[in-house]
Amino acid sequence: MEIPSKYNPAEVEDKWYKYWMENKFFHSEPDEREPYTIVIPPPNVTGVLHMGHMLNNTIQDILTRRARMLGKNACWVPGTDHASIATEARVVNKLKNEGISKFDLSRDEFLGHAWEWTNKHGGIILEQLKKLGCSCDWDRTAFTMDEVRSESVIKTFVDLYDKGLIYRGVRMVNWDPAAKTALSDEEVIFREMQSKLYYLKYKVEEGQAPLSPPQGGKLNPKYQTARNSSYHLLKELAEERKKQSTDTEIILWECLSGKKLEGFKFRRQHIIDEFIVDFVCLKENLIVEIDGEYHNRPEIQEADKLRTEILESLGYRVIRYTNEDVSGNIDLVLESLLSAIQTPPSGDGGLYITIATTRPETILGDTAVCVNPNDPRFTHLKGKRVLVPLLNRSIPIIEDEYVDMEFGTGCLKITPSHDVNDYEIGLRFNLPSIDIFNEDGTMSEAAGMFVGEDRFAVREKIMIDLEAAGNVAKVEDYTNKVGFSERTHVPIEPKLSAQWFLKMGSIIQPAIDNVLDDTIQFYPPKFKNTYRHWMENIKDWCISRQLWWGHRIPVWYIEAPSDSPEGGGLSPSLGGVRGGSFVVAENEEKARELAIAKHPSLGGVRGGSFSLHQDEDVLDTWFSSWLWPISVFDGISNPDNKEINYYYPTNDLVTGPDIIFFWVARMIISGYEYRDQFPFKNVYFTGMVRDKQRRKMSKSLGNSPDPLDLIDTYGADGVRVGMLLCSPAGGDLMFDESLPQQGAGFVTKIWNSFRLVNGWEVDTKIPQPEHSKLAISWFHEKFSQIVEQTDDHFDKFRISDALMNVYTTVRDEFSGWLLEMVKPAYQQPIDGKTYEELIDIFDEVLRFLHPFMPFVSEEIWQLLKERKHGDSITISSWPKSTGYDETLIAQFEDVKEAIAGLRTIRTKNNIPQKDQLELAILAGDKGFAPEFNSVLVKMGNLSTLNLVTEEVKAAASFLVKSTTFFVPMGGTIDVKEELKKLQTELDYTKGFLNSVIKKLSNERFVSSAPEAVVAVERAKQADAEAKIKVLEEQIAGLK
RNA sequence: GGGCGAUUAGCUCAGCUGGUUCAGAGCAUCUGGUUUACACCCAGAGGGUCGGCGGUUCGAAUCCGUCAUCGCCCA
Repeated sequence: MEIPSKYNPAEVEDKWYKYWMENKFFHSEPDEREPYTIVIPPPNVTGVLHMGHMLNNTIQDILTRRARMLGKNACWVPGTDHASIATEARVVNKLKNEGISKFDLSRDEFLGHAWEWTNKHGGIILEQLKKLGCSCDWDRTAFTMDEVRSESVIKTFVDLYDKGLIYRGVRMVNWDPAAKTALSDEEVIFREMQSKLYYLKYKVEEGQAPLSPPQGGKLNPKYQTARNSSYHLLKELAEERKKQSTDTEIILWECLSGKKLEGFKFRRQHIIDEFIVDFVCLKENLIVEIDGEYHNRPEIQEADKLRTEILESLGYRVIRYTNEDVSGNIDLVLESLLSAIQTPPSGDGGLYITIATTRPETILGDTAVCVNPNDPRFTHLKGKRVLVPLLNRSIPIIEDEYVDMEFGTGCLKITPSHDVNDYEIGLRFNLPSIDIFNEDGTMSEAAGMFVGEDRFAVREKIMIDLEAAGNVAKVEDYTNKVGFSERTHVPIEPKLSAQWFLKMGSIIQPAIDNVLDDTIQFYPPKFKNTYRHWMENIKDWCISRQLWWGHRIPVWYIEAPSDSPEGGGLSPSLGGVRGGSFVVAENEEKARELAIAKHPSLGGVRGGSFSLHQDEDVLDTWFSSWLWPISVFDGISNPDNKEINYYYPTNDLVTGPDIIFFWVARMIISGYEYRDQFPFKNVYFTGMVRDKQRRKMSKSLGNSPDPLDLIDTYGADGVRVGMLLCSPAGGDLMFDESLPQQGAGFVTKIWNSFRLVNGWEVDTKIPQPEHSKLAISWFHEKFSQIVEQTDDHFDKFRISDALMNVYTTVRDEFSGWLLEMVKPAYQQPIDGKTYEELIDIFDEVLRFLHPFMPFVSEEIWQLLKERKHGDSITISSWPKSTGYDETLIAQFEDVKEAIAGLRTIRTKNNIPQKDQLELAILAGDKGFAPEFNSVLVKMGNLSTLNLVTEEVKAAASFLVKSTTFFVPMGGTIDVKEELKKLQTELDYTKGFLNSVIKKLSNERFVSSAPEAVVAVERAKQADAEAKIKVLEEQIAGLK
């Protein structure tokens, strides 16, 4: 047969994948064999194959293919999940581009579009996995929203509700104002943000102020600066400053002096006490300062703060603007100044309490101010009330140890509707909750101001009003972490809302215990810690989402006519939360029965005169995927079916550590809840695929290659090898195109090995040469050893080490040594026995390669021997280790070393390989095994091989252990060079011997170290002494 | 702020319950080599105070303490 000199991956890969599919090699049915099961981490229907999938699925395929070859009934179940939020967003967007708004559609119409989209795009990623060579059982492809899976999800919800584990609660949830839905804690990403910390002054309510303020401030304006000793100096400085006014100062001064603020006279660069202030309205005791950028520096901020405090103690109000404020919108500045002037000044007798917040707009929802009861600064305020700025709503000052006395001012505003901690304090103190936001993040009616405006716009606006009203003490730069929606990337709004929750109490215990005791094993094991920590601090799982795409919550609200005897109590609305009576059932019919059973008055003569309304929300997508290992075998609805009993529990799960909580933990929980058994025995966490600069691969950075392009360029085998060569468990993979390139190079290497063997002419009449016989028996031993090591790597999930073994074995032991040894002379035939044995070895090597490189191994395997139709390497067997002769392997390593020594001599002396060499061997007690002489002759291209008893003069030489090899060089030997080489080695060996002797002469070592260790040291000593003797003799011989 | 983990060759990482399977692999670098399967190759070589400092021990990359830097998770 004509073998192409170039391997063509695209053609070969298509051909064999098609063949595998036609023959259903990947399909599994329960039988008497041991099952090996993997369920795929279902990719989103919105997704396309990315580098992470490539890595993850390559590993799964390797595990599956090897298990199949180990004779197990391998079943890798593929599928996709419906990705509630992502898909709905995608569909909403698509409709928007078509000019259709989601809210113009009925729920059913919208779902029609969503299904259409899913049917069109949802399978793309699975087709891509086929290109990669994935050996999934495609007949089992599942989808989280198909019939079986949906039924499982609904059934589970009903069951957990009936067990009392699901409840509806008004809770603080993570609200995504863009998607208008609640998110679970895991869907919120915290990011560090440069924001501001606003210090706001709340006025203590009139009539309650104590007689003297706590910090002893002087409240009457003082204007006696002329008496100041440094007055004249200051005045000079002020004049100087006037000349150096900044642009913004000039702009503002033009407005102020130009009587834009009618009736209020301002002065500039005026001296008050020891300060030169930018502007002052003496009549109103109002100071205006314009701060340049350098005021952001901490030391300046500190100084400003002190300065403001002193000025305030003198009875002035200080308003600060930045250059940007003035240059940006001078009208706003003037407006706020005017309102400041018109608002009664804060200094005269009023007592203020200052709080710090990053979100000033939320003050509209404040219902208390809280201080630490142990904080002496606030004892005088106990039992007092303060006024919310702008609204002047009276709220209490409460005391709770939750408040951190160190942080901010030690005084905390409480907004129960919009902060989790505040909410809990609110519960303790029975505070009202004022929800100031609408679902989309705009201000609600309850806010009382800015109604309908966006939360971030309001933050800016309210600060201007607060400044004007004199409620701003200061503003500091501040770094805090802000939660963002993983899906829509907008900041999360903590919001009170009615949601469905799954209790995470007793249900999680088996999931904790069985991971901690290694019943379920994590690779790498460090993730156990992370897992335990999370599980021990777990909160109830918010499982409802305010979306349409997903499993609709099977809760039915009973809507009875108002004249029903229970009518009032059944009304569906209660404080904005759908309330009243409800039932939980798999479908409306059952719900109706339940409703009547629950409220008998609804039955009988009145039967049917009530209606049911299903909850509008859907379930969290993870509430489907947490059942995945069970539901793909229909183990929820039919818990005793043949398949679930056979395939469950699955063996291995391969996934990324980023979804350890979302998914892995929850599958373990559901596994124990519904099967009383772990869902998988091992969890292998892959690393993150990053680019060369360690950046995460992402669409927005554009640093991710298209996996399909890679496969086109390098072939699937090449890409698979490339991905894995450098990917330890849990460790990140720095992807670079040189990796698949190396993989493709390896494919070519194997291909060329095949071409070599295939090209030999076979002559069955020639006897097998000794060196070929030796080479083949050595390879059997060596290969057996390597298979054992590789199996061990697999057992420990060190997949990249296993691949490295395969890689170096094929390149070095097989191609580099075995083939070179049995290779016949140019254009000579090979003997029949060697050829036959070699073909069997090649077959075994290909099977060893197959899980990693399924395509090229199949192609060569099929060409290697006559195969029956329907046969495939896919269903052949994985090589078995049958034990090995360590002595033989070690002896052969010495032979390799000797051959390397000969090669070095050739290189150094410019002797081409085709010129024959003479070799003389002075055998020591180690380093030489005469039975391999034929190999030495062949590989060294020797004309003679003699054993000698003394040094050979005028020869190049090298040592293997204590054996010396001589290649007589006639007169061409460079004695000086040779001596130098020998001397270097002698020096090194002497130094080594010294260190050993030193160790052995240490009495404490000899007495306390184990005997075996001491014996090893003595052997080292003997070896070194022998070597020194040989070297010294050789040196003497040369001299 | 709390927890977890890491730090070994230029890069990415192995190195198990301390002792010749202890300083290693792949890549990269350098040197030499193309009529005889493969330059997508072959033969060689160089390269590390095992993050710093202490301690335990006859003996530490390995165990303990501490500091430094980085990463991840959680608040």
